[in-house]
Amino acid sequence: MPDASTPRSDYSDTERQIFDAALQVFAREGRHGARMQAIADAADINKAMLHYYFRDKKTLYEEVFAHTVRRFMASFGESLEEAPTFEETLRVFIDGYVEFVRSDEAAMRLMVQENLAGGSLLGKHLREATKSGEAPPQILVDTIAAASEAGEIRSVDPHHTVLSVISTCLFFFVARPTVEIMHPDAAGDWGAFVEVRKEHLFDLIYHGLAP
Amino acid sequence: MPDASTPRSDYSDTERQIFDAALQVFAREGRHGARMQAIADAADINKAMLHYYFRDKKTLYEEVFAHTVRRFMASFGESLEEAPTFEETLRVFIDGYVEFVRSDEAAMRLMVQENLAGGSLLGKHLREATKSGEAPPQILVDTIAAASEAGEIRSVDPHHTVLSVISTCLFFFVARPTVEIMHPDAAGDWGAFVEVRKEHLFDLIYHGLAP
DNA sequence: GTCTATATCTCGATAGAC
DNA sequence: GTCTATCGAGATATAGAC
Repeated sequence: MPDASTPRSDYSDTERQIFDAALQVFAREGRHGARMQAIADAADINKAMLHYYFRDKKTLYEEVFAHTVRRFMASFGESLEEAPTFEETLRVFIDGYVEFVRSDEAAMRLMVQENLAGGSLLGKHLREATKSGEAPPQILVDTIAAASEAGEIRSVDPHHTVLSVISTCLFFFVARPTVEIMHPDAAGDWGAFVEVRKEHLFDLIYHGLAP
Repeated sequence: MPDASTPRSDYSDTERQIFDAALQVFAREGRHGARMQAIADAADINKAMLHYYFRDKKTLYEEVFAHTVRRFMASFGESLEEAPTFEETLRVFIDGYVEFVRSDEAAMRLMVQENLAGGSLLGKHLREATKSGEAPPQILVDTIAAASEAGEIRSVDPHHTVLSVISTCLFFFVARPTVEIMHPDAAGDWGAFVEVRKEHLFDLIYHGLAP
């Protein structure tokens, strides 16, 4: 049983190759739209090998999805750092969380795919991924609630606020092809666009919460 | 050729039945994951009829997608109303746009699906849908830019601001299954949750833009 | 226009040689 | 562990009766 904090540590090189390829294809095409042949091609491996290492498509998908949920949940906690002011905490979180998504856009796409498809696997895996220790998203909610009580920010609903922060950090990745069509500069240099966007997001949300 | 402002007006009842069913299934399962049998079942017709009215799966998908893009683009303009203050304009837009998405979540899912899959159809249809008259999203950008210059709001990048507004209005629908798991109240009464959320979004963004 | 039956093909999965 | 060949289910698409 793989450890949540060190995902895929018990995987061989070949298994990891398959895993990474499967994540990419499932993320683009969805659970049912993905083709085993496409995964094999992306992993630069024979199609029969997929079934040797992972029994079947369903098993492969659930394995990939389970790891992805864990990583996604953990990223909340990892992006939150102790900081003297709420301003600094917010800035660091936005930076850390956006960087996490940028470093693994496929993981984000897979999460969204599952949501679009109805999220039947979400309940089980989300509960499992959050019950170890405090739930990471809850930490963020608590942070906002504390800042609100301390008078550092306006009195706001912390749950809705966290959802808004996550929305703005994630959505431009979700709709990246559309953004690249509509935003002249995003198409040219995505990395630079992301940097500008982080600044904008902090600015908008910080002012939105200021007393 | 169907008119953008009155989509599907040239469709027979049967065609519309198929169209609506196809939208639902494509939105959930994706372009390739969708099954023609599932669409036929949802439309409560025979599978052979799908091929009688729409030649094949690819044609059906592109037809549905083209209409969806048009509707989505048009919704920007429809949600924008002349209002004496920017505050009122923003409130009306958030309300209108969220209501549009709520009224047709499948359309939103289809757009996101296409983005996740790489958006190969987006360029063509997006250009086509925006070139008739001014591009609707541009109107919103101009509105923000004007308010910014008039001193009604802070000096902000209008493109990034519009993207942020859209992000917050859309994302909680995209991730609805996750939201329903994490938000206690969303699971119980989604409609009430959406109402509360509209208030929160206006509040957050309005303060975020206030001088 | 509608339905049944069926042709054709794609895909997931396995068998078996090496 | 790896590969080729292939089976069989299930999917798209069509033929043809009504």
